[in-house]
Amino acid sequence: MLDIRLLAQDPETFAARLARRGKGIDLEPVFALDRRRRELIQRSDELRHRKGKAEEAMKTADKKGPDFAAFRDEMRTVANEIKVLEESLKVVEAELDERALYLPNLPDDAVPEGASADENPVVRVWGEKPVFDFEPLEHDRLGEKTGLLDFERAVKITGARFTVYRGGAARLERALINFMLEQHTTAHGYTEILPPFMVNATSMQGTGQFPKFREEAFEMEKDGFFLVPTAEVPVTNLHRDEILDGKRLPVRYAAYTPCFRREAGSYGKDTRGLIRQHQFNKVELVQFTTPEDSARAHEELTGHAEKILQLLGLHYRVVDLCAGDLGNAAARTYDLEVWLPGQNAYREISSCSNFRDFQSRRAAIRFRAEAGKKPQLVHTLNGSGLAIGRTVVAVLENYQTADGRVRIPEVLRPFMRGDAFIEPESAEMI
RNA sequence: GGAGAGGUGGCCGAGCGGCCGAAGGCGCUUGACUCGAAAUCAAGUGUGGGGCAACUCACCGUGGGUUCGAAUCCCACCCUCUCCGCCA
Repeated sequence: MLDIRLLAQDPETFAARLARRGKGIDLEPVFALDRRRRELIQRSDELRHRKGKAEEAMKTADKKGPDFAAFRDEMRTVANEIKVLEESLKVVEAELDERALYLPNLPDDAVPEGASADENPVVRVWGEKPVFDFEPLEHDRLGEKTGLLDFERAVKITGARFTVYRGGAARLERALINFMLEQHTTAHGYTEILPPFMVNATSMQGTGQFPKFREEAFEMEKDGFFLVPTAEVPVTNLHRDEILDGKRLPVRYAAYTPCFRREAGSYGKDTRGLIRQHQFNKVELVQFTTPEDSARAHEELTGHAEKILQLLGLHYRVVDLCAGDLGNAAARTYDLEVWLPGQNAYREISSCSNFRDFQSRRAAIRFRAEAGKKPQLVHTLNGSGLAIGRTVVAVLENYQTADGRVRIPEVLRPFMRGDAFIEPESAEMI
């Protein structure tokens, strides 16, 4: 959410900065509602003040006298007036909230111009494309052939966009989760969190999923809970409605959760394989920082995600999302795109964003720089470190061998019984 | 699921329908004392909104209601705890 008061002070600048996202956003209704809101507050406060004074006098007045009755009747009227004003205020505030919650974040000044993903500049490239002396398979083809991934039976037991992992693939998924968490919690200094996998609507609003992207969430209608679309939601909301001690910042959390997304509107996109699933695993990094520190923390956090790819020996590039491609809540985002030789393409495997105070204003996450000072909003950041399913895709495609096996990257071997290869499943079980 | 108890400021904890934004304690900040520290003493110490400001308004789990007036009374909901039942 944006600061309506700041917005009202300098509408032109805000409108211009929002316009960089490429969609016309009319701020005038928001300003009008805000003006109306102030007006109602002033009028009802004035009445309340008058009423308070009167009541003070009534406390000591003779309760049986005629003056008291007259006073009482007058105050009854005033109380009703206040009630009417309050009801109008409630309506105005609800509409203002509604509109304000839909406004996207301001892109950071550093965000490059551009209308779509095609215009995202590549800021750096790590490693090189592996060379094969055979035609590398796409991971889904490889997974089916070796019996490591079973898409058909997943459709039977659940439906489209779910996958059953078997044997070495299941072990690889589990190993990646452990490897990433270990790396982040030791070398990178994050505290491990294992949050609930379901959250309430307030949490979803705090991080910006609601109200705009409600369609994307799996809902437990009976209980009012939602399956987490990312660990960002429970972990960022950990400190909702809290005032953190400034000395504690930056706070860094790493969390594994499965992620559940309806993928509404993406029919026909990435229908094969593990790339786009209704349920996938992810290790997420979340940071809470001071406003001064968030740009630095963003670079750092991105580096932590990159480190995982480097340790796995996977070639990737980093792109700086242009204004037109930036997510709704983000002020700045770097995407990590891993090379997939089977698909002959770079695919997003991590998205690292600085939300500045967009989420913290919604979720009321503040800090106090020093005792006695006013609380101020923290900056929140997060990034995948990494998406596990897509990392499995990358390992399968990059480390496949001519004889249908998959070489295991050195760093994963301690998590995989010390094996050097993932072997195909026995043919009779497939 | 059944029975009961309870939700008050950073924490603990009081609170006859008006004198309660809220006693007291702890914690914290500042000052005094001290070579310094501890102890002691004194003062201060919630959040948000409106207003250039003086100032003013709201907030005692949430939402309604009664009343001139609600932290205090009534209703609904949420949450926590205890016991019983069920259960990985």
